Amino acid sequence: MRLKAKRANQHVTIREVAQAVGASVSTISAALNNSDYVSAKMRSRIEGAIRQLRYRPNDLARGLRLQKTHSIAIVVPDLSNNFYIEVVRGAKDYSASANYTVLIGDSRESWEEERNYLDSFHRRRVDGVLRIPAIDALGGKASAVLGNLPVVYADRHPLARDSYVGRVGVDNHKAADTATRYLLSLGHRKIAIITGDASTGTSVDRLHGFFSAMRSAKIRPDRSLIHTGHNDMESGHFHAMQLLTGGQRPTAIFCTNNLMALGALAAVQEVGLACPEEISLLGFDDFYWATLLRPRLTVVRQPAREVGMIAARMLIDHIEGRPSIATPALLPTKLIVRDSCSPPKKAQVR
Amino acid sequence: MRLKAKRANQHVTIREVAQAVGASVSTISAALNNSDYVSAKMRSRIEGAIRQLRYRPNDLARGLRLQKTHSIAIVVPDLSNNFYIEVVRGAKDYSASANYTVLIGDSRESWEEERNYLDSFHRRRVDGVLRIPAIDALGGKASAVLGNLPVVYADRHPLARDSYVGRVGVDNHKAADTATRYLLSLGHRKIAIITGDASTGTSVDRLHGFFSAMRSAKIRPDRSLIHTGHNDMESGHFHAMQLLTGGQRPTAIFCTNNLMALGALAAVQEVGLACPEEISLLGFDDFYWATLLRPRLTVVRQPAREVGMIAARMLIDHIEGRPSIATPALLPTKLIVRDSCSPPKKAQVR
DNA sequence: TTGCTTTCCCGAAACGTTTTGGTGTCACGA
DNA sequence: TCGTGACACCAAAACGTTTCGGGAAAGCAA
Repeated sequence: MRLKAKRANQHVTIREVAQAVGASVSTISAALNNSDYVSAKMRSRIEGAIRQLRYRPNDLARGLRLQKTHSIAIVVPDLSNNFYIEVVRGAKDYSASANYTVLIGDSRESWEEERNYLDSFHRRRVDGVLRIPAIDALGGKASAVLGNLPVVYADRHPLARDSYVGRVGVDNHKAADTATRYLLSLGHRKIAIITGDASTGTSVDRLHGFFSAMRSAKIRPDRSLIHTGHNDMESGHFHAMQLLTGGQRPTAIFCTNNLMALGALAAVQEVGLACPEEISLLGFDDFYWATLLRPRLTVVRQPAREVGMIAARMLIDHIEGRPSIATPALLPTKLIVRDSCSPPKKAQVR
Repeated sequence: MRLKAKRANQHVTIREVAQAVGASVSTISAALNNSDYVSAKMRSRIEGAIRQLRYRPNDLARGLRLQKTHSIAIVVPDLSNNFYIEVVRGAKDYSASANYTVLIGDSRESWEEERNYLDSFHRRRVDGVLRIPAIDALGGKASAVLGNLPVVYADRHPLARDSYVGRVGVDNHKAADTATRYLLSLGHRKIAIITGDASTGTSVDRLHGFFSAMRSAKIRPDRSLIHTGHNDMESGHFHAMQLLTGGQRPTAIFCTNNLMALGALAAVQEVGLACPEEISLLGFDDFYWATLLRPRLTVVRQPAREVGMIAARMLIDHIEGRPSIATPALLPTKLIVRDSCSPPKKAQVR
């Protein structure tokens, strides 16, 4: 009849399943959410019909009725940065184990893009958002588009007092402190740092860790050796070039982000300096292909996967009204010593 | 009253907007989809209320009613491979310009994972799927979970006769042919190839391109120099090790995938051979950090972004019932000559 | 005045689920 | 025989939209 013709190549609904087995819609639903009373015989007939008709529940209708989608969103600033991929995968794996699906957004370090994603996810009525904000996203804006959706921050976190239910990252202060102390222990005194944008707590913490290590060695850091980049390769390259070709060339450069470390390495290669003999390089975050580089980069490794997992756990615990682990959760980092750092050449140490 | 209390911290609905401006729900809807007759005054009052109440339309309800979500899904085999990120970004950018959102899936080369994603996207009622199948996903399976959702394949495509509305990639035969001819022109005769799984048309085409170039040089390829890997670094490393330490060491290795090229490079470094002097290496796909490697890799570059854009265009054209460009769309590749290939040492050429 | 457009708005149905509050049947004990 | 649970199922309402068929009011021509 008409109705049948109308949905010729449309999706099959629960109603058609009901018709096929001669039962009511509510019985099918009960069988699907295997609850309530439904006899074994009926259940198997229903399962048969479902298989035969290739029925797939409509999550739009389900979410609408349930006022819950069993899904969370994660938006990261740069999918081409492997660190974030690992965070995403950690979040995905934990979520899957908790029966949540995750929607992925890639803001490319642009608040504009990020806002679009957040808005889109909000309209899709995800149950919560896991956010690594873009650097140009100043605090407080997210709640304007997300309403009172629960948010947990991973890796970066806003300085402004935006409301969120949790935050997970690494102990950035300690990580930078340890890394800097390592350079100091090699004999470096003129140590430069290329750090990220000062609007994220992450960068600020790393910078402070650097300062604290320098202070402990009674060195007052030279302001010209402190550069603020944009967490991408170009800006790492740019600032390293400034440092390497300026009058006050440092003996070591500490980059607080993996892409900037790569940019710095490119600059070193371009200027033709020997690394680590003439310039030591210390980076952040490991790559799966980091050992292919020459020299192999010494880096501070963050447990990216765990950050994603813990963040997802915090978020989902909150969504389900369960108490969760303490926030902020600060995970430990590890200094991976490879070939890009060595003691400075004698001539360089006054 | 009760209703109000119930939705204390829930989402605001179109009904509440209607109440706020003293209009009917249908009028708000008309204003939102700026169509029909709605007076300028009413429109501005509605806009005011929407802003004030922070109303966000519910895309679940919208999609349910419209039987259309204005979204597509893209599932790729490995998000940590930059090639796919570029494809995703291309697809995303085109889709955004056509007012579609895109949902991203990362199958990690596992059909199991891919099926989960496809199923989840299907239940979300995306309007179409852009698929780069996992290598262990044999043909024909996708339609079982996707029903008659339109699918377009990008990059890889199944050999089995699965139904799809389009396919876009590069001219793999020609790309491999050109690359191989380049090695031949340098004087190589013992050329090895590490190719991808034979179940994808892509790998088969590349292998055939290799054969055709070899044939044109009247060389019958040595079977022991033909290896089939898994498109990841480990397998590139493994097969390169076999080739480099075996009795029949080639003078050049052609890897038909970027990750396998990296693995091969690692193997070369490990064995301690000089590249390109003792062994030439030719890869597929470019990385943004490819120039940081030593030697800098010579590769076949694919227009990844364009692949994503064209694929999205094909899919969306189909969804909207528009005629689209011819399928399969085969885009040109480009050989990027850098430092990893050189003429073989005299001693090696018998 | 009447009749006819045009303009602006509204009520209700529908999309595909889940859930609530039933109803009918059967077995069983009194 | 009746009452009472236990069991198996069902009808209808609700979730938040869009769209369809009106319909009131106003303007205008006759």
